Amino acid sequence: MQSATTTPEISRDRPRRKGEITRERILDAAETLFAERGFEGTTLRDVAASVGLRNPSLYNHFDSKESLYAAVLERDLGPLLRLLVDMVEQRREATAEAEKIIAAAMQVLAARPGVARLVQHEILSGGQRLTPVLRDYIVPILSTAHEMSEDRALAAGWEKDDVPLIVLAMLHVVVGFFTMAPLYKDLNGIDLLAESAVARQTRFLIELSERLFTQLQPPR
Amino acid sequence: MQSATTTPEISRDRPRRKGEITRERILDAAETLFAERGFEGTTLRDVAASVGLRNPSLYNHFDSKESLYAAVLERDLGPLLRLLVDMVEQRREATAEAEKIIAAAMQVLAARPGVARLVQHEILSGGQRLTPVLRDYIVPILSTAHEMSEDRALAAGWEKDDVPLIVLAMLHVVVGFFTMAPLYKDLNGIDLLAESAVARQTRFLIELSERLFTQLQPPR
Amino acid sequence: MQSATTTPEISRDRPRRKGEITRERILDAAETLFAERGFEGTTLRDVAASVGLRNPSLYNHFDSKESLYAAVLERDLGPLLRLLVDMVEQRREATAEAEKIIAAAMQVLAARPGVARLVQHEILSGGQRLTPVLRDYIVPILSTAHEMSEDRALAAGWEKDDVPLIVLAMLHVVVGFFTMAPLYKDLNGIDLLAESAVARQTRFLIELSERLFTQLQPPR
Amino acid sequence: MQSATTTPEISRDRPRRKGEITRERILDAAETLFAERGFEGTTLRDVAASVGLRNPSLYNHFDSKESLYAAVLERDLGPLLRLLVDMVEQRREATAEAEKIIAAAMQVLAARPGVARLVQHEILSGGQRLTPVLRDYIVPILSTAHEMSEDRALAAGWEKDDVPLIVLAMLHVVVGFFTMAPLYKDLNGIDLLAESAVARQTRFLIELSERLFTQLQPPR
DNA sequence: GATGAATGAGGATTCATTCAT
DNA sequence: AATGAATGAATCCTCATTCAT
Repeated sequence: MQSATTTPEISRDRPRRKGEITRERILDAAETLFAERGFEGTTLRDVAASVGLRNPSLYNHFDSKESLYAAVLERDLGPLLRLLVDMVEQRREATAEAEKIIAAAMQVLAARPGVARLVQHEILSGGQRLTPVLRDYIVPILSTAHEMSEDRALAAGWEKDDVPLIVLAMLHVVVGFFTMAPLYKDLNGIDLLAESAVARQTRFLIELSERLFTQLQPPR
Repeated sequence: MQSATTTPEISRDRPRRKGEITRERILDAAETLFAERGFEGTTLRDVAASVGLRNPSLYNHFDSKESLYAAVLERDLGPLLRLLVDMVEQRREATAEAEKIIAAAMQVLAARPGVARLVQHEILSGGQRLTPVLRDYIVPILSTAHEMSEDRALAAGWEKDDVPLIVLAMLHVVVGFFTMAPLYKDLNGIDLLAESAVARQTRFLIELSERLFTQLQPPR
Repeated sequence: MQSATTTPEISRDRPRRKGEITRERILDAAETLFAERGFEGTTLRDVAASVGLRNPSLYNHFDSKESLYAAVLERDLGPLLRLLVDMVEQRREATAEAEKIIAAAMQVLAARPGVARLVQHEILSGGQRLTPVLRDYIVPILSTAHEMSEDRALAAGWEKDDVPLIVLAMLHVVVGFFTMAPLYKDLNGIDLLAESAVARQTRFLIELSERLFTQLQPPR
Repeated sequence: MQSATTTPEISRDRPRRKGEITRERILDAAETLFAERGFEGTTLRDVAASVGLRNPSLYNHFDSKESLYAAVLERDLGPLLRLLVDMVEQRREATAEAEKIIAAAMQVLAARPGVARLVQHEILSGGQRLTPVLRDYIVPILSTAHEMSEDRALAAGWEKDDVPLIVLAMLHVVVGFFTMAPLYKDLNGIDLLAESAVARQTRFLIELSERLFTQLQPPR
């Protein structure tokens, strides 16, 4: 039998044991519910129920509600954040990279519709929950994004102190898109999570980025 | 001195009776806590404690937790939304109006730092709580904003289907700024709610608006 | 002896001061509600509301909920019990008296439809509330009734130990009639409290009494 | 081991699992307390305490206080009412049946001393709680009893409109006996629930029935 | 690995009661 | 005499968590 901690190199993509499948299904359900209702608004009973389990069975897989929440964040945010860190660290031609980063981020976020909303919940709570995950990554990411953007931003006519605002703005436009999706569907009947809508938003973001980083023509 | 029952014309801006003062203080405390922790994460005991009351005393002023929440939304969102509706209805020169709306919205939101976060909580929850307040206003506002923006957006080179994305983007940049403020301060020590920061963000938003609604130079 | 609050000698039948009128209206409302819902099921707010007052105003007239309950019992039961005691003490020709007692009791109970139900509540609670009123009277009444009935009962063919059962039976038929009235109306649409129904029940009770106290023909 | 779904044929009369035993003990305790104090006067804490549990544990067995109350009524009233319905439906010689019904009812009521008092509480509350149980049965029972009694009553010299009063009277004498038992013991030290007392009351009821349904001799 | 049962902590809400006005 | 406001105590109920099975 394999050890639990030392993951074998093969078969990384598919969980093996029934227990791991269950664990994954719990994480899925938890992601959905935490994203919808936040940490306090989500009950373990509901999580369990949407996996077809009873409340206490979750404790065979996670130590506590907080630990489950952390696991969701780790599973969902981890890849996204690592992706961003990686891309950001390898930046060479910033221009090209910005588009790539936007596209990659949109792709990851669209694949797991709860992630952006989880991030938003974290932001709203001031990250006070237990988010070493978020805190560990967000500062370097934002500051690298800041560095990456600075030259282009200045060249585009922004002041130096505007640069963080540009970064935040991009972040909010990206995250807000997914955050708003359910309400938008409810109000307008349009599903922002549909593939075409996500594609359009990706193009929109790239265009937006271009407009932010291009010197405006002086108005005649 | 005036009689108690016949409210004098003056002093409309200041609550008269002790009970009204308390009520207002409860609303203030509730706004802060609901904004920080959301509806489920906020306990009436905490609300009461921040006003120096015991739990049951709140029921002398509000019928239930939900009713308190609704009262907060009404008090805080109401003016903002009505402001937007008003401005939007009187639009003539869209250009000038866009700047005015941005400036006015930023001013209102900065005055009540919880409002934007309450909105964000509502958006996250899908507006499922009890928010006729929000739902009654947000659709007309968004659609009017859409109409207002359409001509300029098309002139600026956007496709028709991009227009709603532009509107949402502006919304998220505005709301996200306040949403992020506490975490940002926590992470970077910079207070986005400081007057100067708000002023800069306002300028930033106007510049952003301009960039969104101006035809980019064709790349050489 | 003079009244406690310096009651003038005249106009004994009608309360004089506004305060006393209110007090009486509170007692009326309390009688109704206590009769319907029992002591625990009745809230002072409801009592106050049905008099058009707010909760705390009751304390200008009664010291506590228990004290209000006691006052209701005293006002309502007192006359009934004293009536019974009086009649019972002056019994001479038992036969005639039985009819008179039945008629008088029915008349008093019909006049205040809550009284019988209050008694029933007391009986159900084991008289554990605070009912010195009831306890002070019921034992002598029952035992006198017992004495009164004994001779006739024995003559009618009952055993000695049956006598208390006869007394209890009469009590329950009388009280139960009023106890059942609202439900009966609800179920059958017939109002047992209507004058004619009460009259019939009175005749029924007298006939019943007669049948209980008459020697049955030996079955052939 | 037997399968879980296919309940073994034996041991149907005794609860199997620990949980069912607890459930039964909760019902017992609840019956006693509801009978003593009524619905509002009974607290779940007290119910739990009489079973040696803490308050929230009750919710592992019942959904709510009302649901517990309903379960008590169903368990206790159900058999009694069904018994009555059955007997009443098979009536042939009304005479014999009346005695049988009385005896059977007394036996059932004596076995569960709370039942009669629960019925009395229901009657007092106008059956307004949630008593479909009672309402579903009481009307057909009363009306069948009415039919059963009518011929004999008329033969015994009653008027037609007296018949329902006879039925009610019998009901109240039966129920009232148990209702009164605790207070009677408290006042007189005599336990009406003792076997001999119940037997005497049963004989008394049969005699009473006979006297009600026999033509009185014209007084000489 | 799953669950029935139990529970401490807490949470919204009600209620009788008090007090200043 | 009436009431707005405040509150301690209690009530029903939920929830995360534990444990024996």
